[in-house]
Amino acid sequence: MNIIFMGTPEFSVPVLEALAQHHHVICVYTQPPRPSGRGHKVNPSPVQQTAERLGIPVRTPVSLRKPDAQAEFASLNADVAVVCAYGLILPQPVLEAPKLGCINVHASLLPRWRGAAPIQRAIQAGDAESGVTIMKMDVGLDTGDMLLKGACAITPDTTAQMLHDSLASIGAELIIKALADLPTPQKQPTEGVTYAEKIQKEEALIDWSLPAIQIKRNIMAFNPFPVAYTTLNGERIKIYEADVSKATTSLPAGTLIDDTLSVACGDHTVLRIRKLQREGKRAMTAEEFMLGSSLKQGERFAV
RNA sequence: CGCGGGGUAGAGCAGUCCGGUAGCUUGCCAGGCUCAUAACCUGGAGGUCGUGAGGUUCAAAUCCCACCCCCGCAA
Repeated sequence: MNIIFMGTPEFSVPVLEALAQHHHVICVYTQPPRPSGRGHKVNPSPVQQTAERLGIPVRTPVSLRKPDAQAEFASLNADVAVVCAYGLILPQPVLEAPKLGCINVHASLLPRWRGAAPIQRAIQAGDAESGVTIMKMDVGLDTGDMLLKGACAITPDTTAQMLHDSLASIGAELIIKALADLPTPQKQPTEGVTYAEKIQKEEALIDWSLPAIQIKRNIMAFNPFPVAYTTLNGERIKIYEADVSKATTSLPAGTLIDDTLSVACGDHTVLRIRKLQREGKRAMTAEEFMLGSSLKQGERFAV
């Protein structure tokens, strides 16, 4: 099949690679290179880098709302467009241009977690499982009819990175299967719809008054991005991993209750920090951190 | 030229402002003590202080210059 692929971040790369292996990817759409990283260097998206490595033509329109962009898209005469974390809304004319329409690879078990950040929201919510849904796109936000689903477990120690990687590989597998079998589309259930709001950076600031279990979920959900953090004397400290402790405390939220980085949280619960990072320093385990740190129990993180 | 922090024993840090024989915690090795323990005691090995047979100096981890690498913010 002649396929147009539309995607941008790391998550879409395995899907693109699988498609390139099994089909003819005639063109890749991705977000334009933007100044990013230290020094404001302009970097192409992971998908663009992959496409260039595979020798596939790349297009990076800023929008698909303009008629000429849509005409260009239609002129490719694709059999199908596979969309995976592209980052642009596809207008009706684009959705209808390919013979088989546009098929989306979404990182959740729809209709749960429609929207931008399904991976992180699932972890934050304490879901026991996640998955990938392949669906036929329509004008709604992740509301199209479903073709295939694949599930995957979430444990208390699953980080967004881990789930991201698992789902990306499941997605790559499923899209190939979906294109081969072309299953009959099924309507999404009307029950169980939730929306995964885009992650705001402010959410990564730890609120120590929450119960330890919720703080831990947030930490796992925000690892590796944007990474949960707290502040101590004005310095930002990122927290990558933590465990809920069996201990309880009556100390105020945010207080270090021992010298092994156990922190008082809401409802008298305690969170034990496992991996953290100071500004300008690399990430390290709590043990390593304490060896050269003057932090003592009784000190308190900003709430 | 976006802003900023850092590169000192295997690991984590202090020392750098106010140049003068390199220190702390831990780990490692050896020995001791103990029913036992992330226990304790004693001794020991381990460092071209990111690079440049660079500059200044009687003397540079420390001051100056250039370069390399890591990281936080921002995007």
